[in-house]
Amino acid sequence: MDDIDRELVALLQQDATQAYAALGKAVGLSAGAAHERVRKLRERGIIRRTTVDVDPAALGQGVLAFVMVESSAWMGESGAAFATIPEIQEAHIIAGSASVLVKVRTATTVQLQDVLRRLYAIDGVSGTQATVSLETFFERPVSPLVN
Amino acid sequence: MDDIDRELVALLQQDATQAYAALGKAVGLSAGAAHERVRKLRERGIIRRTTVDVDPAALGQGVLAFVMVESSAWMGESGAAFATIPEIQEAHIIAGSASVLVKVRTATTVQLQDVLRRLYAIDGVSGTQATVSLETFFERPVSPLVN
DNA sequence: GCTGAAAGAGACGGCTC
DNA sequence: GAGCCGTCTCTTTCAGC
Repeated sequence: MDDIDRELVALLQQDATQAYAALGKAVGLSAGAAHERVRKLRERGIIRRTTVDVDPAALGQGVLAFVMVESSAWMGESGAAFATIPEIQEAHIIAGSASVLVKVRTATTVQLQDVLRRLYAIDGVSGTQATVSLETFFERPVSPLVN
Repeated sequence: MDDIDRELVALLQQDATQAYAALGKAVGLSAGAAHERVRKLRERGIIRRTTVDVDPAALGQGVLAFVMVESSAWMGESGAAFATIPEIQEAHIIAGSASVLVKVRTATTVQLQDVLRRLYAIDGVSGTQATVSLETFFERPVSPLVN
């Protein structure tokens, strides 16, 4: 994992459809060498997968909310329970008063309410506190070049 | 945007490297027809870009935190200011006591502290409240199939 | 939306440093 | 171990239908 690898990752984050020849040129390598490095990055799990970035609004999911989930018990093994709710995009155990923070996308606030209802159905959940996003400034990939 | 389009988006989210022939087969279309639909999805901006999903820990960014940023003024035009901090992965205007919620990734908590310092340097920022994630259950793409 | 042919990209081997 | 350069295969792309 050297600087060239980091550059390759950054380039692929911007556009994963570009040819290895172009990638190689950008980092000063041949197409084959660039290909080899990217293959190893995938193999090592640094690049988890190649995916597409989708506009949530276009899928009719214009409402974004962050929900603090309070619990009366240790939630460390409850990941699967949260995963069964498809509207939940992320779930994290957090340090602080609430115990789990989830990121939720729905079409309407009525559907958001329904997600909250399903959250309460999870064992140990004792409360929720939803914060609705009014506008998203940006959402971007992790920057590999901060170091 | 019909059911086939939604299926195509879901398939591409799982693996954007697969061939159009395979995509077409999965949804009952020829390779050419599948390609045409995906092209239009990109053209319409429903698919924003093709990117790679990177393991943040592998990039040495093992610390994840959500920071509520309180402000003494309207922050509606401050998106660019937040964008200049590369450790900030997302920034949203929220309804609630704080006015902006940001998602931050750093290598260490010391660097997280430095991000907070840079947040305070933004015009109008009057306070921050950071919540550190202890464990991430999951982070996944928006589900196109919830409707 | 399908089919067929041309152009291009990716995968794999051997080879060198 | 990393990079380079062949070749072969598969995919993409664009035409006409």
